[in-house]
Amino acid sequence: MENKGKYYRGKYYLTTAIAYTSGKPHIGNNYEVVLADSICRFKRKEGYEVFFQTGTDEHGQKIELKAQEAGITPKEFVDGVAGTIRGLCDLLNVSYDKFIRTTDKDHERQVQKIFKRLYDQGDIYKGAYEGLYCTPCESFWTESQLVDGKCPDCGREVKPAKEEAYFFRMSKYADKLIKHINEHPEFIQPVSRKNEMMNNFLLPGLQDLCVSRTSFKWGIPVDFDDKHVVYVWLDALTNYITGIGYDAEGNSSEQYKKLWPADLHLIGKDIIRFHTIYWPIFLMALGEPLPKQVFGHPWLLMSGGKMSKSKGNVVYADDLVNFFGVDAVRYYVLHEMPYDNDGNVTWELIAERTNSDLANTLGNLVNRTISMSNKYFSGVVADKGAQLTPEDSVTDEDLKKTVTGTYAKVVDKMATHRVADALTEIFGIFKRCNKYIDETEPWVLAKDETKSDRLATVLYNLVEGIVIGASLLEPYMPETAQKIAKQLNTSLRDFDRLEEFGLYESGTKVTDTPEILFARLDMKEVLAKEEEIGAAQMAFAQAEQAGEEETNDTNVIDIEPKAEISYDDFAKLQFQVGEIIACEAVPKSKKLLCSKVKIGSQVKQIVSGIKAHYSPEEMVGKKVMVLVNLKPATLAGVVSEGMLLCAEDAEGNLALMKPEKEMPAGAEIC
RNA sequence: GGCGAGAUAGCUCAGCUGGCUAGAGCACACGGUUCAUACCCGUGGUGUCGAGGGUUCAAGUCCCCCUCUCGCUACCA
Repeated sequence: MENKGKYYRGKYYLTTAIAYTSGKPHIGNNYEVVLADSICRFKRKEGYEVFFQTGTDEHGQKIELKAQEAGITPKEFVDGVAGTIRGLCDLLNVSYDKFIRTTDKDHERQVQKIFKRLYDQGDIYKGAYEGLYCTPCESFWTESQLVDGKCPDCGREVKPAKEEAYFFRMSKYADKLIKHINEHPEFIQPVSRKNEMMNNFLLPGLQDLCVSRTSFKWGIPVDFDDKHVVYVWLDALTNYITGIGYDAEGNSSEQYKKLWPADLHLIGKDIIRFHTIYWPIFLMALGEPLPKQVFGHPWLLMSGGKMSKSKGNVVYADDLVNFFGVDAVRYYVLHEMPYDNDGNVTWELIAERTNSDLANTLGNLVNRTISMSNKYFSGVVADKGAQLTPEDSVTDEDLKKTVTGTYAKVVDKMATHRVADALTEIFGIFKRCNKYIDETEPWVLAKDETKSDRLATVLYNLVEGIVIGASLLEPYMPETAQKIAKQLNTSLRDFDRLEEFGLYESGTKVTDTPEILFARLDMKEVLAKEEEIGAAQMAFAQAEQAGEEETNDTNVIDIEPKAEISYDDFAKLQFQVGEIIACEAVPKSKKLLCSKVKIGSQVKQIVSGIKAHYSPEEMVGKKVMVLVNLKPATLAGVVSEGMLLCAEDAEGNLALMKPEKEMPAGAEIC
């Protein structure tokens, strides 16, 4: 037995990011779970006891608003979306062991316990930023960052903030985290991300993090102060431990004790900061070990500009699977797996890959091999031990070397999560097999009675090569691998038997009705289908928008309330109508416009961060609301002597405030 | 503005500590073949290795500078 079968290599706990349930995810979001799935399936075949957790992140203001728009409760809303997301995982054949939802009762209870514990032990404290908060800059500063005891940005006094909120003492653990990151170079992958985190956050000094909200309700309440809900990231990140039975009071499950720390957190590059700074610090505060590795993968993007339903260019996994089949979609996203750079996905690109790699190289190989076996030997594949000529011997040995040497290469690629490269290695087997057919010319051998045994060996070698290739392919394309094994009337090999050639049972009869694994696709049909789906999307988006306009009055925004002020406080502010007489972009800035504003008989220069919403040309001539007596400040090297007032929506769109009737420049607003 | 990454064949990209006529896959063209899903096998690129300087016997590979793209971050009075 010792030379056969699986052997235990230890546990392997992998998590993906949990998907935010604000709407149906597109293929660029689903890509991550497929990647995770291929790694997990691979690890299982390597002999690891794998636990694969994914799920949904279901709290937050955005969801509260979406539910309100839809006229249902937040819970009803997330139940629907979470169901969709889980359905997509299943559709993509993702072999997760646990699908956690942050609305699961046991998760919610643990988050409350964790919050309480961190509060009790002093890591979380209630709203005291004395001397460390610069209100105008809306920034927190650590002692070390202050310049002469003042805000390093604007040089003004820093002072306590008035809103009540809970904060996490990040700085307390910063040094420990820096040390950990430096001593564990594999912790943040790829390494370029490590430098970003160090240079931008850790080395300048960590700010304390606000970990509660009072501006909305859809979250986990702080159980000892229920005006507050727990910050969504503290809520979401803890899923990695609550999902496997962590208990903040010391009664964690056996499963937790076995699985934690996680071996790999697989996440998108946009949330690396939360996983490599905040999450490790939360864990340190709880006294738990840190995950072994956080891998921030790049994105799979839809080309053709920013995607949106109104443009009809959103690519959804279910549309793709219905058209191409689950394994073609898996193959595409895994083969395109962006490692350092973002990758692209379009219907046309998937069709190209499917035709060249799946239909031509793989599908056709299996099909032609089975056809020949049927044609020449009634489907019976047997190695009859033919005498080999020296040339045949060389040819066969070369084939075997390629086939049996691939396993080690694949393992090597997978050790660093280079899934795309691993797939390329596996397809090297199929390419080599196709070449072998050309070298041995079975149709020529078939014409010579005396070459019958040689022909049998050739076909046996091909089948053996295909079985080994299919076995390696299983983690990435499980359905296809099984189909191949079935057509060859055998089973897929364990990973510890992939360096041996000749295990296919001689004399096995293959199927006499080979099924086409991947049909070649006609590009015209592919593009027609894509267009059809795009048109449906646009129609849907239009209908949705029309519906939204009707219920527009429910589309409101709540922001964090500020402390009450006296009339005297208000009277200190001087507002006037200003006419913009000239405007230009501030050269060294991405967001700033510099305007000359006529206010009465004087002209002020005002800098505003509205370049994304207004062009300099359209600014000119507008009469707008100006806060006039604000202390001048320098922005991007340009002096600004006031403030143009804007309204801002939830997406950050800005609209200038204009008098409702014609007013002269300088008119007081009071 | 700060920090960082990148600019190599039509497309996507490899090219480590400098060394022979700069590579792979896809696409394209031609040739071969016919078992197979018009498939497979073979052959084919005169690519200013972003621009310009420099170091060296020798630079895509090191140094300087410039241009452009991208990422993280700051600014948004």
